[in-house]
Amino acid sequence: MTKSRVARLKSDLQGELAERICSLIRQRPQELGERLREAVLSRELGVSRTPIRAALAHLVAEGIVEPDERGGYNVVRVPAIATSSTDRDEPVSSLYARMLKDIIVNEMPEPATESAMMRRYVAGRGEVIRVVRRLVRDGLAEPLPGHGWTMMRLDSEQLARSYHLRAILEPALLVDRTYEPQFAALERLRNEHAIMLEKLSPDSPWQPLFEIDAAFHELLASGSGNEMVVDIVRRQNRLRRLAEYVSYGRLERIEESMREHMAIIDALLRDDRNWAAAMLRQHLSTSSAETTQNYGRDLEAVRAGANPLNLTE
Amino acid sequence: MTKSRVARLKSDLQGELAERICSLIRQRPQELGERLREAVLSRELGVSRTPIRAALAHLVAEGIVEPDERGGYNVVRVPAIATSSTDRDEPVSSLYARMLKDIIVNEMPEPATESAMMRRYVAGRGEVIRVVRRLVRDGLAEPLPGHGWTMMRLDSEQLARSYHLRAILEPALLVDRTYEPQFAALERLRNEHAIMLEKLSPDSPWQPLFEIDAAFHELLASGSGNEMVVDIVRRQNRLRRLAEYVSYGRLERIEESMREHMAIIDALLRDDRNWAAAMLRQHLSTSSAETTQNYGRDLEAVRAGANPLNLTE
DNA sequence: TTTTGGTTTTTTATTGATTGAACACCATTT
DNA sequence: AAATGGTGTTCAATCAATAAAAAACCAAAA
Repeated sequence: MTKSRVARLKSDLQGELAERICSLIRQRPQELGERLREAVLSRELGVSRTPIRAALAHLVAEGIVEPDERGGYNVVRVPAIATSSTDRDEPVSSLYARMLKDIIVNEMPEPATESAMMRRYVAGRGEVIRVVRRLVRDGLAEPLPGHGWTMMRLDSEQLARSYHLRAILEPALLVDRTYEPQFAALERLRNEHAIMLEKLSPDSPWQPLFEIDAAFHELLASGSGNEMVVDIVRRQNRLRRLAEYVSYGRLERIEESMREHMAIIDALLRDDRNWAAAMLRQHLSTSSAETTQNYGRDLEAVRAGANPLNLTE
Repeated sequence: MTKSRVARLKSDLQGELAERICSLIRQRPQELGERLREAVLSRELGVSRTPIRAALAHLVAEGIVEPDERGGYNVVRVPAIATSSTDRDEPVSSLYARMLKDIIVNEMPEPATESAMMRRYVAGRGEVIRVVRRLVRDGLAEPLPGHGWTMMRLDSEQLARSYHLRAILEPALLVDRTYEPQFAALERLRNEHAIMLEKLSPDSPWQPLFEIDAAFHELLASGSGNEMVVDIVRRQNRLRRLAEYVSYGRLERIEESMREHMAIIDALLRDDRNWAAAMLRQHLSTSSAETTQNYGRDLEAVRAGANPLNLTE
């Protein structure tokens, strides 16, 4: 990570925006000629121009865009997907990563008081609070009555529960009367699957694979037209991602899983929702078994100190 | 609410504990003879003895318990259910109530910045932050990127979505392979329904009715053995409660609804889960129609300034 | 006219000191 | 022995002052 030396970002927001701009560029690389304009970005991303400007300055320093003399910014090169995560929920902070590790390997003191964490991680109170708040948002921590916090167990049983919930909810969505598949988006996603499958190799990074999996399930959920439902699926996806820090999937299973996604999409595209639901149920069940098992095994190994976590920090 | 004059509580925690102790007393009034002991309560409620002591002192001042000379506290009278809510999520703070009102009637400035709220409600920054944090926890507010917060819309459409989610999820739980009805608890709850029905009258307070409804759905969910699922149902219940501030149900529908609950419990008790699920689906659908319609109508009226909210403050 | 650059204003984050509450231990009582 | 009562310690919420960042505004240039 040399990036942080290239340009000093003043806040999380600016970093986030830089990532999201990269992600926008990546999403429509064909429009390389089109200039990026501050005002448009600011409107699109829902913030004022000031932080956008900082983010763009950062991207200029990184050599991804450069200012056009007629105004606006030209894209110089498409940023690599591996360098920067699309998702702002990535553990950007090293403290978050360290605490996450301790939660995963179950070495967090219980109850976890602020000051205990300040001592353990040699961090300021502010930083600790900020990270803990994010853990709460991610459903990984809860305030205890009185003092301190309690952290969620992150064992294979919890993971199984998450899959169980999804196995109940998601197929039920598809067969609901009011479900409306997002045909256009489904077709696009199917293509991405095909492309991804094509270039799948033993050393593919897992982030893009995870992203496409998450996108698939979120897209299915969004067909319910119910924002609350989408929220739940998104939450479960976040949890699922944490498992990746401990345990990658087997290549064959990943491949199989993506084919299952495609089959489900195909069924939806021809409006065979019952069949899609059945396959989805099967898909989740298989994934659950595989993931849970891998996770349990690798978690044991990690806890025994055998191998490090896949935390990119 | 003369209560707050009886004894000064020093913190939210103490008030919470007082409520929970009342709730414990209510749950086993038969053991009136049994003394309450600080150490036991402290263990049971997961806090140290200090706040328990304050809570008990408060209850003494209220005349609900009194210290026994042999040590411990005797229950003098069983606290009324209407006076104190079992649930610590009650809008204890008047600011919470006022903000809730503005959210409901859609008069919250958008985006809601801290300082704007400080001005609007003539409150200190600390208080505003505290309340907003709770709104976030309740799923009613979200931080915006940059400055400010956005509040959830609380119209009948949102309510319908919530019911929709429940109508999909809850019946699906019951027919899941791994579902295990909580027979003992179901039976108890069935009794409470019977009692409640007995003394149901046009001027029954809505809180106990709401509590029993929430307890029913939570109990059903808990049969899944999945804490995440229970969490979701609890969340939806919280949302549902807010609707009560705008709109009470019709007495006939409440009665009907409770009979439906009992029928569903009966089906579960004889392990006829498919039938229970079918009835549950029907129950939720009927309730959704009724509640949504009432809510929409009354919300209009409230927004037009016609009648006040049912906020007990 | 549209777009960026600079500047001011508003809003929020941070910090350090202080207070108040919860915890844990020990004393005291029955 | 099993309670509660009291005391010192630890912990975190609060407040006010300051710093920093985002928003809003205005000006200048293409």
